Amino acid sequence: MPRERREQLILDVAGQVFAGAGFGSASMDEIADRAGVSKPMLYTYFGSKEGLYLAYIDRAGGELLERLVAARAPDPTPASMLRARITEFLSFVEEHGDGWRVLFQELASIRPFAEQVADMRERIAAAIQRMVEDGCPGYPPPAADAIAHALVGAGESLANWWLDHPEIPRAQVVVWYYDVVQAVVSGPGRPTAP
Amino acid sequence: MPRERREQLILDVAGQVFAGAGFGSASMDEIADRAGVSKPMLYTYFGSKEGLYLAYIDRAGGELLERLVAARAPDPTPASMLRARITEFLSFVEEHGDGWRVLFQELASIRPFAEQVADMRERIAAAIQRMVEDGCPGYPPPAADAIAHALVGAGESLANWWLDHPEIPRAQVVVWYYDVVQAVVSGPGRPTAP
Amino acid sequence: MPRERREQLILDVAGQVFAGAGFGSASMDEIADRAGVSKPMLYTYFGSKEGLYLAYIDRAGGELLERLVAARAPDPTPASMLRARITEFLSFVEEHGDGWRVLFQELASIRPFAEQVADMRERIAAAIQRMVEDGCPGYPPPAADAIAHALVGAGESLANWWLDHPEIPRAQVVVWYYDVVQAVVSGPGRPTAP
Amino acid sequence: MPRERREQLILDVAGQVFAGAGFGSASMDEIADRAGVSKPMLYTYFGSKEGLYLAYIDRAGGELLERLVAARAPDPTPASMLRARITEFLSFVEEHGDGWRVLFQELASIRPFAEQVADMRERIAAAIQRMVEDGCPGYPPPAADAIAHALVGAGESLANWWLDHPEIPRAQVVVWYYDVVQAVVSGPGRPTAP
DNA sequence: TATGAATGAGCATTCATTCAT
DNA sequence: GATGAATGAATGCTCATTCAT
Repeated sequence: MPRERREQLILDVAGQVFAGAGFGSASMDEIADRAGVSKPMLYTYFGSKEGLYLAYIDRAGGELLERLVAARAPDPTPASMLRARITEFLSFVEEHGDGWRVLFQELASIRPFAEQVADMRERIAAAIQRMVEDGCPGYPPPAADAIAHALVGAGESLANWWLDHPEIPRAQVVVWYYDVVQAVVSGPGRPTAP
Repeated sequence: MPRERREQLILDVAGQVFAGAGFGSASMDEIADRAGVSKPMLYTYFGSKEGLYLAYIDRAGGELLERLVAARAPDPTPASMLRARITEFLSFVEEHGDGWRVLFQELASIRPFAEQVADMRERIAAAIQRMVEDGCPGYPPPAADAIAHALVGAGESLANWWLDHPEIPRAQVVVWYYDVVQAVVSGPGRPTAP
Repeated sequence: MPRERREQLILDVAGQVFAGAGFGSASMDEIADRAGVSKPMLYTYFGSKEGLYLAYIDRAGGELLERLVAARAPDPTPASMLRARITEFLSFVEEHGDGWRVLFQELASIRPFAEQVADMRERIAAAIQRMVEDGCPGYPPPAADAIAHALVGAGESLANWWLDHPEIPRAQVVVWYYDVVQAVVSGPGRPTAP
Repeated sequence: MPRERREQLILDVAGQVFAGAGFGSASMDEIADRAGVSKPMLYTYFGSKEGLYLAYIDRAGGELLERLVAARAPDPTPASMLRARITEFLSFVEEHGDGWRVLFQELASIRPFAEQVADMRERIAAAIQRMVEDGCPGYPPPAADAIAHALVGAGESLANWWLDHPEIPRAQVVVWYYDVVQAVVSGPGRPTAP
């Protein structure tokens, strides 16, 4: 099996384990076993437990980012784009529950990773921020940043809620989230600058 | 030192350590050292690492809930109440960053705690949901639930963002969050039933 | 409750625990709990875990010895005496299974107790030896000593077997043991001097 | 060093430690140190402290059984066979004092092992019982069982006594034990059925 | 006298990590 | 490149023991 494919396989398994147990409680032994590789191979490929974790963050976050950026809408109006991106975002959650969990339900503030994880979240937040600004530009910076984060959080939370209510179709969740974002961006109680 | 006070002291320290390292990576040794007590005492008081963690969740979550419920507004209009509760919520984040972090940035999905932590988050979400419905009742249930979670998430995320921007005064963050909630609850793009 | 009575109560409980778990695995906590006294009291009375163990050995062994010595037979023939003593011995096993177990099923050779436990067993063996010699004097010393130990061991083992077959009446076991001793002491294959 | 040899080495050391301190008081640290291996290796090989203990019981008991079964006599008379087996039995005690001690001086009744240790002792007793019945068949079952246990106990005890009197040559002890068994099996006071 | 409260020392166990092969 | 075998260091936890009250 070529190295690239094996790496991907290992990352898949690592995601499951990290999502299920948290970084600290996850064990390299379990990852190696479940991936069907030897432990030294984990180290050859990823250097350390942290390295493996970060590699996973990287892949999951990278894919999410890419999808957000690459989202294509039927027409180029901002509203349409927004809806397309939201759809993309929720598709990612649907397809990669583990990635989502590791990325947003865990170690965001844990010492050794704060930086890198925060960075990844920052970039995702920035992407959403841009997507908000595309919809309605002109916020003063700090408010825009704060509101963007709030909207990201709304998305995260909605996504987590959805993981517990899989019977709701994605389209419905997209609509809800879209409505929330629209309301915030264009609503009468338009956020105030500091 | 009376037992009660020592328990509180230990919980304070445990919060710092859990917030900083995550449950799995936190060590009872470190908690004991930092709290200036012996390890056996931790076990006499809390039974196990899990027991200590849950005791902390309980205290932090309990206090947050209490404050949300007890919030008093200058006048009894829903808008005023909403603002009062948001203020209370953000005060909690300000005063108990650790509690907030442990409660909302970590083990939400980690196996042994899923239930208890999720329960606590659920009750907090329900409290916020009620606070939203007070502001504008009449959503169809699933949408209301989903939107409430989205708003909780917006609040969480805004709170986390604020932890990284302490120079922003609380009042400002209250306004932003209030605006978001108002926009969603009363905005023109009012969420659609499924 | 007077000290003397409490000591006896503690020793009873200690016997149960030691018999059930072995010296090393027994816990002072459990003994204190089960006896309904505080742990410091155990230490006030017996000084240490070893002290408690030895006190128990002492009491159990002492009682067994006393009973062997004090056994009274209907008539003073050696055979009758032997039978009386065997009856006494098996009565002790019947009444004090724990004492028996601690005394003869456990720590005979464990470092810190070798001496004292061995001493107690030695004295019991000597008592049985005397009881054998009464029945048929004149063995040369080393053989007599060895044979006496063998007979003690036969008794121990028979007693242990009996603990697992409580449906057999004591009288029957007495007869068997008596027969064995008689056979050895007076049999044609009378033990040879070295 | 190949695994098999290291396992044997570890078992040797474990035997010394278990024999010297008892199961509960023995420490994995000490075993690892004395065997010159790391503690994790003990766990890789034997799984747990109990696993190590049982492995030792198995090896020691297995060897004793094998020797009893495989004993070869100069001529095939029962008496000769009996003597050969007794010699084998005492050779084992002489060569493997630790095994003997662990097998018969300790945890016979300790909760977690009762079963396995008792089973091993049972099989050894059965072997001796068979060896007795070969010498003189036809006992009624319960008496035969009881008497066989008594004879095993006599052997155990004699063996223990011998451990404390190493100046006595094995041949002499064989004779004594043989005489005892002979006397019991064929003596005039032949055991009575219940 | 009697104990609740406390702990130093040690336990069995597991982990991330590394080398010889 | 790949791994079986190995371990130093730490983990959660418990124990016999003591002291202030």
